Amino acid sequence: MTKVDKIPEPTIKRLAFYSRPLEDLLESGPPVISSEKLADSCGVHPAQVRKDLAYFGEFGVRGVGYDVRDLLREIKRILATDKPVYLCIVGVGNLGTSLIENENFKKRGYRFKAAFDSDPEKQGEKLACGLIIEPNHRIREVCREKEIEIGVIATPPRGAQRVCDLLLDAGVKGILNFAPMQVRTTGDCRVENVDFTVKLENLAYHLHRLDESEG
Amino acid sequence: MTKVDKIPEPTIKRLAFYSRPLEDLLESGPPVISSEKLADSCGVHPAQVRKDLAYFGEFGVRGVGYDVRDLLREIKRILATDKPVYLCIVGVGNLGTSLIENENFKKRGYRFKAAFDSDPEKQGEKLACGLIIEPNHRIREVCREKEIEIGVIATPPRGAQRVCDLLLDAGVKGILNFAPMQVRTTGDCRVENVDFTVKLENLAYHLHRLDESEG
DNA sequence: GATTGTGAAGTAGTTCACAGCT
DNA sequence: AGCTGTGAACTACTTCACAATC
Repeated sequence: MTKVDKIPEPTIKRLAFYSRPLEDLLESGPPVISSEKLADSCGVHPAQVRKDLAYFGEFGVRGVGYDVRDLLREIKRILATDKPVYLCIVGVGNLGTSLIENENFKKRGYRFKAAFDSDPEKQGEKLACGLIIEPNHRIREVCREKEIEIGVIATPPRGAQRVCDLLLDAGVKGILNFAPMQVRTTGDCRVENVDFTVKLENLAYHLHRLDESEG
Repeated sequence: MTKVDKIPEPTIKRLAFYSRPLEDLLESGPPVISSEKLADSCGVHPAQVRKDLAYFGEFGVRGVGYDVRDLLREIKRILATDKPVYLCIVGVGNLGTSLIENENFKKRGYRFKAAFDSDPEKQGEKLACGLIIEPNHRIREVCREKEIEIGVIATPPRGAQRVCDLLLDAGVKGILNFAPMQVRTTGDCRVENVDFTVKLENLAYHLHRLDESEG
């Protein structure tokens, strides 16, 4: 079915992108969409959409377009979001709490199965979602027991590497890191960083550039 | 000083990256760092560090390395984060609140000067930081009055485009969008998207791939 | 006639490898 | 001797353009 050899990293990112408008269309919209329309909704080039999808098979019909329902199902299958994924969070501050409550996580089948914090004050506290905050030294045991695949780091930067090491030891296969620093992992655990300030710095740079080019 | 013509987008992102370990080093570390060491801390290639920096001038000393203090100052100047940047937030839910309280924003000089929410229940409420939540229809007036340059969207996806339009109308030059959808802007406003679920989907994809390559 | 799927062409970003400086 | 700065080589990604299909 696939001519998969090596899929470009940006392609994976865009697949997730494509799924957003497709979900909307599924509820209320025509059952078929062209690469041009889909590209438009996502701010990419139509040929890009076609090429991205073609890495994984022939999902479209020439002269017609892509069936919205089928395409969405395929994308979810590819991204392995067709079944629930178990997460844990480390660091239950403002950010951590907002992630646990996050509707988009819930909607897409990401389930927080455990929450940890190094602050003894917080340990034992029961969250709105029903989880009880556990101490960090329980990470290994709990993650293994609950078959947690992905750990989310929402601690201050200082503690991030230690938490990362604990998660690695617990056998998680992926880490979503919100701390503004690079954490080091072994080969069989992948890290994605979400650093808001990098994005802001990017904006600040371009704001400044715009000023310059006007002057 | 610069041979600036067109700076690659990834270079800007990495500059923000480089500044993290430099800040740490400034407090407690040798006053000089080599491209190799810096690259190591950030998980990039040493030649990449040198090339990135060289776009903006000759900051290093051959045979020696880069002066930590000077380099950090230069990077901050380039990213225009050497002076405070004024932000507003729209959508004061869990996520919005955690962003307003975020230490890393504060530390880097990003200042929230206004907060808006479409929920009448919340309007008038006073936040921990002292800001009072205002209704969305005040965005234009308040942003202009307070000279807000960047708007942060932390609403559910449904309302995001409307909020974006209000921010454009208010004359903001940059938007940091946390809603999981593409918002449309005009040419003189830049958008950066922070979509956590895209990152998770990325992880999920690769988790799955690892399984496959083992089998 | 419309729209996909794809090789080929084009563009952007990364790494090499070494001259040049301290 | 050590490390930067940089043209050249390489690699990755995007877009074009058109044959294939409905």
